[in-house]
Amino acid sequence: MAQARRRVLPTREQLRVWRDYIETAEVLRSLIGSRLQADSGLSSADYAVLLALSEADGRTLRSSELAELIGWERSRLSHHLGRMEKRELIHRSACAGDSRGAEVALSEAGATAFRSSSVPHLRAIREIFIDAFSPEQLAQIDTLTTTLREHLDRDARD
Amino acid sequence: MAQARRRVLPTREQLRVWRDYIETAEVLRSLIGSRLQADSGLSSADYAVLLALSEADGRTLRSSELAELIGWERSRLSHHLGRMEKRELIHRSACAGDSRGAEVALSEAGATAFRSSSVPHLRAIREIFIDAFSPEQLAQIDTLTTTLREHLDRDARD
DNA sequence: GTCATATGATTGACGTGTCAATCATGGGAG
DNA sequence: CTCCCATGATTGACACGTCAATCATATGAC
Repeated sequence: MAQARRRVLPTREQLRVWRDYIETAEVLRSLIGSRLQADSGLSSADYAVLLALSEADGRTLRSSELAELIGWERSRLSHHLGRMEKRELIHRSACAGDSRGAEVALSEAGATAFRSSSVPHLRAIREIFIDAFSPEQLAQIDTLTTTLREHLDRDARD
Repeated sequence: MAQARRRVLPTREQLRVWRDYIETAEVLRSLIGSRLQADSGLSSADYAVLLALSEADGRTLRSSELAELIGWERSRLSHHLGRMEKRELIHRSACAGDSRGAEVALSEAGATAFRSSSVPHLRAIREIFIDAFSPEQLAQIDTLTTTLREHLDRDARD
């Protein structure tokens, strides 16, 4: 028997699942983001930067290390740090030992903002995401996400 | 026996699942988006607009109907239509019957761009998303997404 | 008919993200 | 030592999204 030719295009049903998935993730991102904004005046991007810095030695990181830690492109980080510096959440200084580098440090204001945002943010994640599922369902999410992530990594490599 | 006090903050493990979920969805969105851009010069936003218009009667919609169909805020749509009009993918005209309104019509160039983008885009969705899963897994995704979506809708209402 | 308000749509300001170009310094080959 | 190139970081141009303000037309109350 001839092997069935591989279906090239998704079925209507598969497409619906795709759209639901991507739209729901988007709604989720936006809900969590506006909660964070309302609770503390920080964006999710701000939060990621502040979290990484607040866990760092001396609350300071090389710009490139920070980018690596939070998985951002250099230029994105550079733009965002500019905006955060204007708001005095962080400050940048020359890097001892490598004059090309920049050191990014958490400011007092930044540390305070992060501290006061953290608990409400985590609570929002629980309410909005975690509470939607039973423990078994959350485990399923985990498995499926991992499966997808591995597929994507494989896909992105070529 | 006293009822267990409800856990306020997510556990480390729950937080990891959350982060994996949201980051993976983001990677996915970005991969599909750049494939579409590379294949056809359209963004995902362009694609949504062109899809709705190409399915509409006379390839034309009221601006407000279009916004409703694709679930966008009016102002977002207005800005985006401005950009698409500059690229001549669509054109806008006064609306017969209600002088406040605007009619948005697919241009020839827009129709052509959409046609040539469609198959590669659907193929990308299959390769990047659908192919990651077995049919059973895809059904699980569907169930979990629906569960989450209902939770979010409930949550957003108050 | 006139006025208040609702509706359809656009605009401006601003935060955000990407890409390509740029700039300065570091560091090895010769 | 000099030259070349790799590396760290920034910049500018532009696409995109949100919010609040605005503008014109429609419509119902009177």
